[in-house]
Amino acid sequence: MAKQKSEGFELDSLIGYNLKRVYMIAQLDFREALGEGGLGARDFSVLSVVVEKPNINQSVVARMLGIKRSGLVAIVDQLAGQGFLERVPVPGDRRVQALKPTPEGIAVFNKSCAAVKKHEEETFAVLTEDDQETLLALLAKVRVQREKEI
Amino acid sequence: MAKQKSEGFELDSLIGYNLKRVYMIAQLDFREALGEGGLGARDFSVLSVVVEKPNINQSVVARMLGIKRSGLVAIVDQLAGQGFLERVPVPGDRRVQALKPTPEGIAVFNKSCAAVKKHEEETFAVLTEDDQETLLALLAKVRVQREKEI
DNA sequence: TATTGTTATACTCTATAACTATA
DNA sequence: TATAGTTATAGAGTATAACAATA
Repeated sequence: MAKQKSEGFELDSLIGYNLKRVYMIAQLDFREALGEGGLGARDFSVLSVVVEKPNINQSVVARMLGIKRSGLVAIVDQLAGQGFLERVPVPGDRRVQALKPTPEGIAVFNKSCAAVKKHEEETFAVLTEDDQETLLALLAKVRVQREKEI
Repeated sequence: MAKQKSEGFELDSLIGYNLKRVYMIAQLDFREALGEGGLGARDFSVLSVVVEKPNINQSVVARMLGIKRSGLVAIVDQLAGQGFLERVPVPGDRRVQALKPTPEGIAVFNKSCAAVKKHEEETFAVLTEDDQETLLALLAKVRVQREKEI
């Protein structure tokens, strides 16, 4: 009769599981930090790209953020509806709509940046500055490796 | 006239954003590693707790995994439907249903453990063993701090 | 043929609120 | 009253597949 007992196994010893739990914490913190009616994490990420690279188009934004073109539509709709960016036609290629931040969009983004920075500090306050840099570097390393494969 | 230009800002410099991207990568990898019809990450986590602590009840599992009691019901339904665990009445408190893994459940869990281990190795293959341990420790530190607050 | 933006649709995971049966 | 389990519902966030307009 086979022994029906598992090897000692701990969920907490999996990087992936800890990643999930910390991601959930960070997500929740982000919402709280930006407040009711503040930018959501997705909207913030899209707006940040548009502010940094005005006249970028949706396909490129989607590729940069690792999401699908189809998923980006609702986000851009929302940001445009709030008056934070505009879709402007591009002479020379009538398929493309360039994304341009409005002055309000830039202002909201800059204000949100401060809140996000504060949020990051608080969420990872238990880590020293060095540890925070290490964490960032390790995560970035995994990302870079993987995104290179695609 | 105010200068409508953002301060140089990089999404990639945020721990939270990198966390999100790596979480997405890990999630995808997990699915691929466990294959069609294999355990999902949630089911795996619940089954692991039930295998390690037989006769645990749902409320405790939910607390341990950081999800709501209500959210756990569907997961337990699924695992029970697959014959991987059973709800058994607890003498002395008729509100409670203890969760007991079946022999099949234990077998599937042990088989899945091997696949999960392989998945972790591959997903974080770009990091040295030391770096993997560091990453795990840093994530765990953030978790512990936060879960203590609740 | 390939690409941009779009719509429709579905799936995963989580949350809130209210219920029931117990305690 | 408080707790365990449950149901119903909604909300993020993602994906796939197909389409129209354009290249």
